[in-house]
Amino acid sequence: MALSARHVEIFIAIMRAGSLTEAARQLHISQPAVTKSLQHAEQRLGYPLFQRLGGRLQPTPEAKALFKAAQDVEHSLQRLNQLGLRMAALEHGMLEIMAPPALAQELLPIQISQFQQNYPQLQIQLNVQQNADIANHIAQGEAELGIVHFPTDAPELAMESLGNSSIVALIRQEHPLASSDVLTRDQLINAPVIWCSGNTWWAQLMARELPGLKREKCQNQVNYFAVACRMATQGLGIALVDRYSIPYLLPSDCKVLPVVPEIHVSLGIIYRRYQALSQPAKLFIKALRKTMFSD
Amino acid sequence: MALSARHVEIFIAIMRAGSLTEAARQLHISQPAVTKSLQHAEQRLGYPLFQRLGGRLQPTPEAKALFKAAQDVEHSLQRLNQLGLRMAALEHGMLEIMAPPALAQELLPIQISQFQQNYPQLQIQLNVQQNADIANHIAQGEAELGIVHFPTDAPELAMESLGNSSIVALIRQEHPLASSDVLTRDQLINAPVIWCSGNTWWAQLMARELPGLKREKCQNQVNYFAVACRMATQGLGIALVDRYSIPYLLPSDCKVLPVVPEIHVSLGIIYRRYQALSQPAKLFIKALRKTMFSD
DNA sequence: GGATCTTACGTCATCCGTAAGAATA
DNA sequence: TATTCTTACGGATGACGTAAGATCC
Repeated sequence: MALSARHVEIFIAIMRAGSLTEAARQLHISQPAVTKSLQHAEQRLGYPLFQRLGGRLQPTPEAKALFKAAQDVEHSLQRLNQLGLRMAALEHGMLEIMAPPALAQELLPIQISQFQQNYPQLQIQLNVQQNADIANHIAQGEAELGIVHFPTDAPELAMESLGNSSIVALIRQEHPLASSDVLTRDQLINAPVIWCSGNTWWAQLMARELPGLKREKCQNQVNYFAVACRMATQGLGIALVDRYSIPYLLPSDCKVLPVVPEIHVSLGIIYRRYQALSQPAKLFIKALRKTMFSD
Repeated sequence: MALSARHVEIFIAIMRAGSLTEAARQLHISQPAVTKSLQHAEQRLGYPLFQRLGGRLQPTPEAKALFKAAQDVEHSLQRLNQLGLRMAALEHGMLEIMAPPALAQELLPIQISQFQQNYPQLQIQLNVQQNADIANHIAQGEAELGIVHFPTDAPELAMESLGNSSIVALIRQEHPLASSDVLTRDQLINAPVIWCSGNTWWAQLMARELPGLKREKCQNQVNYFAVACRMATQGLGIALVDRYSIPYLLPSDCKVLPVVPEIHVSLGIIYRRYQALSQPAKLFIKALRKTMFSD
């Protein structure tokens, strides 16, 4: 018959306290309960752990030998439970996020800093990949969460909407089109739009929503939203980007104008469907949805 | 709230088996019991350990992280209980015996070999010290058991009798005194006895039991019984030694004669009174008493 | 229908506390 | 007498099993 963890716990307390009475005090149980547990343990082992001598206890050599092993048990259980608690409080764990450059540069640092204020010990890994590659990487387990535009629908992946974003225009104030408070789609078609990237969602979106806008007519072409915005602030044209990709700090001589009718962009979060989400991931999604749906 | 060892045990079984049903089978408990334990564990932790997905379980990242720590708990408990069992079977442990040369050379090898047949894995340390020093060494914890003649009565030490031995005479057959079957005390007083040692129990015993025998009259003097016996077999005199100190193998031209009236020698075992005996020590004492009282 | 997990309910073991007893200093 | 361990008894928690229900393939 084997000893239980409770036997071990009580045995250790007796060894440390040196008496049943004191051990009981430290364990917050009655002294007869300690007697019983010890007797039970000794009966299971088949030999005494303590010599009863004049109302006092003297550990046998066997008890001394078992004590070290018992402490190992105690420590391993403590480590397990400490880890369990730390993970509950998100003091231990890793939040792996993969996002395209634009979101990794503007949206996520803000979201992450907010999230990390609540869980200051949580490790966070933010991995930048091209939007089109993220689904594959997530499917291969390289990160737990992917934040994407136009989420793909691979069967391996689950997708949750983070609400609809929209395209806004970043433009210098001196530009003639900057005089109004909004920009119409028609105005944009012949405006000096900075063309973003080749075969990403942006080009598809433009083809659908602004079919009159042709790549050939755009003087400046880049493949990063951040660069497009930077070019716009230098007066090199109008950047048409997701509103979450607008730089946090803009020069005062720049404006951000909404487009009418609005051009919607789906923002979504993807993860492996058959892989349970970690606690940090769940909470981060929750936090993301809350802030993004509320504004 | 912390997880119990039982929670850990069941959690590990689920992780290994991959399903509650199979885990229950391996644990020899019902499947609902496994469900309950898992639910309880998850409730205590505050987060799920498995994702229920189409009737199957998928471990969460938290479960995977806890699994390693859980295995540590399992292993440490296994080690503890294995050690406990091994000590019960005397497969682990050390029997430390201290004895004077004569007993260490003749009596104890026989006793130990007999004892070790029952407990072939038990480690045994046989330490030789002069009889007069053994009590001190035992009191200082240098060995657990001391086998001595004329046991001392230090308050720190407990003493148990191993029965009475007696002095016998080792003598060559051609010696005139060897013609009878016994030797009387009177015969010995003027015989060529080999004087053993200076201030040990032997000299005290002789002074009491054979007061006529004087050291000055003895031609040959040694301080080891074994040497005395060897000298006797070479015809250098009569060795008067404890019967347990007679060599196991004797030349055929030698005889061992009892002394009449018998000269008793107390043989005893000593150990620290306030230090509980180890299981091997207890059993060795028991075995010693049994064989020594039975012959 | 066969597999799995979950819920419900009753039983039993065991762990614990209170109270009294025994031994020791 | 004060302290400690042991024994005895009774209660409550909890772990388990059986049976039935829900869900998925």
